[in-house]
Amino acid sequence: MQKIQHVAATLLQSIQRVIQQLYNANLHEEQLQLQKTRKEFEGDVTLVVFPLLRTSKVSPEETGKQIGEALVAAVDYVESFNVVKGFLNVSFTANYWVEKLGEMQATENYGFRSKGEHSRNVMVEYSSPNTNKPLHLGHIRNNLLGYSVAEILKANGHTVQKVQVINDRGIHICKSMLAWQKFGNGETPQSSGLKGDKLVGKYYVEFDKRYKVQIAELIEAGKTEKEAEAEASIMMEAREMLLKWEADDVEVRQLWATMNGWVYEGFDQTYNRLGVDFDKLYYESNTYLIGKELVESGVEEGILEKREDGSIWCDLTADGMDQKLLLRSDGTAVYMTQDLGTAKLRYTDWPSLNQLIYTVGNEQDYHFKVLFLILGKLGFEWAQNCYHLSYGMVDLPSGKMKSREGTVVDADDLMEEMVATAKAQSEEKGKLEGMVSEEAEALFEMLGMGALKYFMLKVDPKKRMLFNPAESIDMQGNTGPFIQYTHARIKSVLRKAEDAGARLLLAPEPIISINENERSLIRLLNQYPETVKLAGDEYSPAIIANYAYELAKEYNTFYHECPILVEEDENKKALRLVISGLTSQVIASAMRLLGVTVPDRM
RNA sequence: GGCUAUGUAGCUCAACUGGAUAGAGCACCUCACUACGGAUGAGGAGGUUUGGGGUUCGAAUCCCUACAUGGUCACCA
Repeated sequence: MQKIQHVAATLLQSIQRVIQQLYNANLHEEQLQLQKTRKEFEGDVTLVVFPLLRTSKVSPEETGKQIGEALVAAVDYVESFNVVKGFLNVSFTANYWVEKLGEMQATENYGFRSKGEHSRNVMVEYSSPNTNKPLHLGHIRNNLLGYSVAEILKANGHTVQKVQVINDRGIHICKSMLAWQKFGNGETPQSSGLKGDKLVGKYYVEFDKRYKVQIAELIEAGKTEKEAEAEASIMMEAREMLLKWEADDVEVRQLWATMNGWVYEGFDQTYNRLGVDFDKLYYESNTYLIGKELVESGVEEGILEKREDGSIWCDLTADGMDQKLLLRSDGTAVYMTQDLGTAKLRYTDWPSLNQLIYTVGNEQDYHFKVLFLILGKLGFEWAQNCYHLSYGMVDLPSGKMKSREGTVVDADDLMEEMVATAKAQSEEKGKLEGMVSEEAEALFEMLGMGALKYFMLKVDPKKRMLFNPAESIDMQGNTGPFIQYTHARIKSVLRKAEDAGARLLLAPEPIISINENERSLIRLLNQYPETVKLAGDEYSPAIIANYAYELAKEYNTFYHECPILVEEDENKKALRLVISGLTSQVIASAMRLLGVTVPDRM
């Protein structure tokens, strides 16, 4: 069960004292297991007494009773207790919780940690696409995850830079370039009306089509498959182009710059709509040379090994891994080379950097293990502060996304579809009267994107997930729009309260009793800071998402059970309004960490 | 095959790292608006936590083993 951190940290000390008095034993905090009380039992926190039996030398029931009685006597905010099996459930006074509520309300940026001893300088890399095709569903998970983790780290008091490294060079780009050159007839985004990344992607596909035809022909002519793949003329031309690129051939470089420019324009649109941003961009065309130098000097220092054919390798067999190629025999760089260079450049750019986080799919687990290992071997102490934020692939109901089977879900199309669905549903509910169309459009965007983002982020990053379009579009139950709806609903109540001139502050006199709904809601709100911390420690937006959902759900129960505006007792009314206000604030704050904005009405 | 991750209700996911009767949503079946927003709430049904061993007061969680499903082992990125 869940451990308690903030709730009654002082309670722990009280328990220690009580045990000292009762059993004459000194126990460490770690030996005391405090956890949340489960819903079906009465109480605010629970002490597991099993581990204490050795000390108490009496039955679990008796131990719980003795400690419980002592706590009620010794601690003024402990109101009562009950013991079920080996669990001591402790309840706090209403006044304790109301005071907590007041504190939360008065706290600026409630839930966030301010900068301090624990603060680090962190660079979070995410997205990092190739420039030969448009972004797809997989990139969406990557982008949302990286963005959200960066925001969560900021909320934990760290200084964060979001970056990406753009894979703008290599054979894949040359394929698009070559196909465009040969078959494009000068087509541009302007002339075709196609988004830049889509246009370039089209020629990448075109290359692949021609290539396949040539391979088939060569095999027909008696070549083996391997020979055919290597000897196809279009592929040889592409390789030639790559060599020219590395040799700074003016014409090739110009075409390269033009086509990449188209792609960046397209990407920017996608990023914009997705709501993600970057503080700094790295380009592999700028870092691969640093990587090469690094590798060369590694050879000189005897860390790396140069073979007869001129290729350079790192021997990792002592670490239980293979030999790893770092530079081809023709002297060109591979992926690893570039990554070495990029990492070094980042630490040069930001010398006080404490941590480098790579948001990359788990298909590259091995790659990063090797990368960090080699960086360490090359003498960079910061290698141990590199972290691969690995996440699972996104599957479709039909299985894996496969470009050759045309099952790739395009990022732009998907967003468009989500927003269109949000629009259709909103219109069906017919609650938008009086909303100007501009406002309505912004709302559909908010809801559609909210549904998508929440759907992708609520799942534990390291698990692979299934993306079912039909389900993601659903806006009931555990979904983004459900939480957005709850927020809008609260805002509606608050507006009415304000219009009526109601008091939005707690009464100065102590409140003697609160009901179960109020109590559990306050308790939940009180857990927001530790939730933010946990999500930061675990690099997991899912923890925030699940919390936001639980909070919204709990509020809806409260809303259903407890009248607010029509409550006659003014103090009770004020209490409920404060709870409502804080809930809407925390919902908005938590969702913001996921990159989701919430509406005031919907 | 080696390494690695995952396996929880029909489906999609939780379970805060060893604690109480394993929880939600979707789908299915009931019920609740002259009330502050029904994109809601209350309830029902649905589980041998992949199988088998072990560790201990206590296991979905840790260990061993078998099985299943991904990923990865390129002079690709």
